[in-house]
Amino acid sequence: MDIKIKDVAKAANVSVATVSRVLNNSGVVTERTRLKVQEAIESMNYHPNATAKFLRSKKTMMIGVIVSDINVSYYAEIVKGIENMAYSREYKVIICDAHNQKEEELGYLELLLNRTVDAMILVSMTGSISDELIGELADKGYNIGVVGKCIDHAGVPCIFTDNVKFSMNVVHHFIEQGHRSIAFLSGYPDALDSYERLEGYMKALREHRLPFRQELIENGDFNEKGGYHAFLRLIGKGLPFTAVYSANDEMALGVYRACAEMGITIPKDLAIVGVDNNRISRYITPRLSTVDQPKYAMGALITEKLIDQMNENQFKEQRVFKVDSELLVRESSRFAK
Amino acid sequence: MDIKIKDVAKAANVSVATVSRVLNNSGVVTERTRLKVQEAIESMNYHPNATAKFLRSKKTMMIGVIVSDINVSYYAEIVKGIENMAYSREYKVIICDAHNQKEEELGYLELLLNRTVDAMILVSMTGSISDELIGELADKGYNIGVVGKCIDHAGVPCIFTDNVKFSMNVVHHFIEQGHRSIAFLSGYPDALDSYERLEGYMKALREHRLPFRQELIENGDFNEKGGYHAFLRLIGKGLPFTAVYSANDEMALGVYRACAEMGITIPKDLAIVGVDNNRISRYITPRLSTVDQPKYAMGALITEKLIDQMNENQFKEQRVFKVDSELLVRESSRFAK
DNA sequence: TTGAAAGCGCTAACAG
DNA sequence: CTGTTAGCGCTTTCAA
Repeated sequence: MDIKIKDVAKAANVSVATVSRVLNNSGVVTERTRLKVQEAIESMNYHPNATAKFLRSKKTMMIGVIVSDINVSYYAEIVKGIENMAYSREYKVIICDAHNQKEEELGYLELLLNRTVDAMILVSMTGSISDELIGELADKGYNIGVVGKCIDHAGVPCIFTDNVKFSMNVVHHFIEQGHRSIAFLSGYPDALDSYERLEGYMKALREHRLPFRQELIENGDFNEKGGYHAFLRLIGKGLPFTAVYSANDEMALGVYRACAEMGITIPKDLAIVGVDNNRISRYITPRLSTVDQPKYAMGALITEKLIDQMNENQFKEQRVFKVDSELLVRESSRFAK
Repeated sequence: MDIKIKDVAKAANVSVATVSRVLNNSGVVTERTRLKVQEAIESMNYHPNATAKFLRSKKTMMIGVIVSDINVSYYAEIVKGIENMAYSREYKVIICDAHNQKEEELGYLELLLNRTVDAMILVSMTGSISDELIGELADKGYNIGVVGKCIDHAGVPCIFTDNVKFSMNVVHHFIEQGHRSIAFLSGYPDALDSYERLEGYMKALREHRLPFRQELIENGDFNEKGGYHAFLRLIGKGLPFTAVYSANDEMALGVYRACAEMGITIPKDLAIVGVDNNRISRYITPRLSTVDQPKYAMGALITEKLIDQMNENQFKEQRVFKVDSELLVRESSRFAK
């Protein structure tokens, strides 16, 4: 059906090896021969079969990206960074959206094992893919990169931000603004991000010798709706608090909605800070204070490292990258009560 | 290095053909043999090499999606619909983001020609890939689907909404609210969507016997910034108008910003309607009236049709899908001046 | 019901 | 500098 390398070789009066050489710019070919071959390729409209090339060369130039939910803007931004860097290095990316199902995440690993992709980037913190598993795979020679946490295993590039640190900054900021009773809205409890942000929250309270009260903690799910309900439960307890640290912006949007319904004015009655610098945070009124993580850059960097490592066939000098996140103070937390 | 089908065959004391049969659930295999093979597969941790399978079976179970810019939420939503349907049919999707470069769009077509993907979905209206080219490729047996416009060629499933119709609805709505002088903010001029929305705008004016004034048209670029500047140019002309139809929500956000800077109050001083039902449109104050296109559903539907067509090896009964879009009237256009 | 063997289209030794 | 040829690992006739 399609025209193949053999046909081109025949037409150009050379061997398939020569055609392959000009296609891949490998080996040496006379300028005259090259021209002859290129002409044949052109005129016959030849497109080398990529699947045959994959098999033979043992490379697909594809990278898989496993995310738990591409609808979450945090993940989407990281993926954009990955995609762009991959593109500039001539790699394609396959999005593996787990639709929030842990089993799906594991299933996508098959693409790595069966050689559909040359490497896999994990951008998902649900823990369905354990550190041990990642380590084992890396030992077997599979290329894996991790965004959002640190894996203690040679050859696995990792990039993440310091959740504890920026969470402490958020609490410091609240305290500076005069708040003393600060609630914390967590994401789903088993997420590493939830845990570390809570840790930072507690640590900052301790530093300021402020009491930690379990009742001021509620679990959401990192979504608008979950934030809404979690906040309602918080209010329902009847405890006084004047500020809320929401583990991400999505949930903060839920808090905005609940406040609107209950006649609570932000920031006069309640100050709030989120995490992610979701685009909406800049457009909502009052603008939401938030923590900006360099999502795009993180995606780009991990991809670059992973590709370098694959091609240089040796571990990169630096394997673990901890990047800083910045607290953006906007109107939602600017005026102390 | 890796373990292959031959090894499994040896271990299970059968031929490779038999292993292949149990892997693919094809042919007939005794229950006893099947078990024996599956056990071997399991214990040896065998993962069939996908690239070899691709080559031999002439299928990759991958679909490419060419979008001009994945940052545009309209495209991103469509892609989500595509991804989900593809997933449910066991296809993977490769995002081909052209980063707004026309040449990149064309370049990605290579993935279709070189058999990296089984099909390609075009979600890009910049026109870099001509209708003629699409037709030719379809004739050669390549599987192509188009979102956002109608291609007049057998075997090319298309899905799109009626830009003219909903644009007329927008103008009707403005007129109902008492507006008589309505400006139009176009996207980039060569986009089909821009053209058709302008057409609807003009048609509605004509129906109501309202004059069409070229000076009330400005070109943006479908982005916030472009909308901002286009609106400033519009204002700069000094002509009176009380409503703006923005060809998409992004540009409308730019208008909001310009209005805020100039002390123009929406909707009291100026009514505005956008297109896309961008998520931000619901969170901004006042909430932006907009046209909701069933983006997700469009992506899902085209994917389903394309996959069906590929596998049934015949054209589907229905090839062209025109879906309706709904005008969502919110505060930005609710009160007549 | 199972096995042997012929490729899928390409790359990369190796030989000349 | 160019050509010959042996696979890459799998699926799929065809024969047994």
